[in-house]
Amino acid sequence: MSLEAPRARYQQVADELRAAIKSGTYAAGAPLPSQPELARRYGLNQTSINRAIAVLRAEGLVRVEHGRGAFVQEVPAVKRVRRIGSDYDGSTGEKIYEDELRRAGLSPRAEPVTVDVVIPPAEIAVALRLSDTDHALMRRRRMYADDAPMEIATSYIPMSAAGGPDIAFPDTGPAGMYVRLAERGFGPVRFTEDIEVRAATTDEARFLRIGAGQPVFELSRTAFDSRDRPVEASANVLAALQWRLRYQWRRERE
Amino acid sequence: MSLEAPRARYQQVADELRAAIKSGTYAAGAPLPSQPELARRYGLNQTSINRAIAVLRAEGLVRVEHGRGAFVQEVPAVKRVRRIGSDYDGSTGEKIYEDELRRAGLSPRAEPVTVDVVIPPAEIAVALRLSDTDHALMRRRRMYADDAPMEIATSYIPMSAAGGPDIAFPDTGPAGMYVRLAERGFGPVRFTEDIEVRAATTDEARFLRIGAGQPVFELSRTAFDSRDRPVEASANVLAALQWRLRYQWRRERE
DNA sequence: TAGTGGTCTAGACCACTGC
DNA sequence: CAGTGGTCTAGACCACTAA
Repeated sequence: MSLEAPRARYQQVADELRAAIKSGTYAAGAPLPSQPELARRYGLNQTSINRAIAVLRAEGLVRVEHGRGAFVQEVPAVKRVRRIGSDYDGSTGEKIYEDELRRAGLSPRAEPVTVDVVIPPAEIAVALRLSDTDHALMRRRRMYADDAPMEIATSYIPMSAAGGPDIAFPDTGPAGMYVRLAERGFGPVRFTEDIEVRAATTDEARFLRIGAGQPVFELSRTAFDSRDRPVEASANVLAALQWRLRYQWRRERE
Repeated sequence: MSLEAPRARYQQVADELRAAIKSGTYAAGAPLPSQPELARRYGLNQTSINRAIAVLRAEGLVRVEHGRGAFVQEVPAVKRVRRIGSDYDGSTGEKIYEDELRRAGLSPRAEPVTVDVVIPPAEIAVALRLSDTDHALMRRRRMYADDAPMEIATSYIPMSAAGGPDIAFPDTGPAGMYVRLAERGFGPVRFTEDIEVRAATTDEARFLRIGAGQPVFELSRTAFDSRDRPVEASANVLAALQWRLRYQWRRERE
């Protein structure tokens, strides 16, 4: 192996490993050679090899398990899908999203929801137009696909719309919540969804099984009722390098 | 400065610098202390300091200019906005998007478009339902906000719908293209937009002025006409850590 | 225990910037 | 030129995993 160029050697090693992964030399889930082995092959120091691996980790191509080895990241082919403007029932895509997972041969699973009455974080309070002292009902759950951690879902409902914690039970997911809100005269009809990418917190990285600092999607949805009052704000977090979000819509006029 | 814990020292340095940036100790655009200076302060090697800075770069908090210094990344407060299901004219949000930029006090600017007839990349060919040998009209441009690079926009139109390169001139942007497609009987009425996050290529990183390997949004839009034929596929690339995407929609039935 | 990855050092040299 | 960040080494030690 010869590496001489105006390009950093650890970058060249990363390039070669990336190409090997994409060409299938190292299959999904398969281990890469150990760092000492790679150092020997390329005639480099282990420190440089470690750095090359760090590049691939940052790109989400490789997952490292301390003491075990580095493995080619298996990227789910699944797509998280929301259909907008279709003949959907209005619960913002949860059902269709789960169907999509099942079609891809995965079993969506949700932990039981945890419910609390809290003073929401600043961003949520702004979205819900609450003052510093207003409370909201917080519902949080973690979701899995085939036992692989997938998403952290958090939803806030102003107490003025929720009435009390009872509205969260029995737990039938967001769609059920929307029905109950509608019964109370706060049925959501308009939705805004913001998509941000940021580095994962250490907690998020641990749950999602990604490297610390890898990018995550933060999807912030706000639902408004027919009188344009915000009735729900939710924040969902998922590994940005492993998912694809899809939005669909039609022209209004033709 | 004392750093002793079960946490890597370079991580602790990154934590402290991150906190200092968020608290405003180092303002947006301001330089961080030099690496030798930080090494002295923390009693660490420059190599470790370099690594701490690398963490902040990966998070998009810091931008480094070789030979000049490390600077706190100024994150645009702008939001890229698409309004869906509103009374919009159907050209997928370009106009509203530009208005949003102007409202934020920025001047959107586009380089002249380049036009080519090419065999499109595989993903685009699939989206447009083209065979390996079919050609498409490719329009590419780079866009700026206040002279800051913003987005790489590429659009493909099957030759069967475009007729010839003339359809791209005069250049009036995507909205104009849609009008011309409609005149030819291929007016788009339905849209699908996929959002992916991946590491930037070196070319993209250079243009967008972000670090190599930092995450970028790749927005892939496909437009279909009233007979559900794909008539345009576009791929837009922008720095994922500096933008927020917004989608809006309404329930169809109430 | 041996093998894996993670961190750190002290020092070196290079490339780039700005004077 | 001095000052900045970027790369690399040789070696050390630590933490974790699996047998």
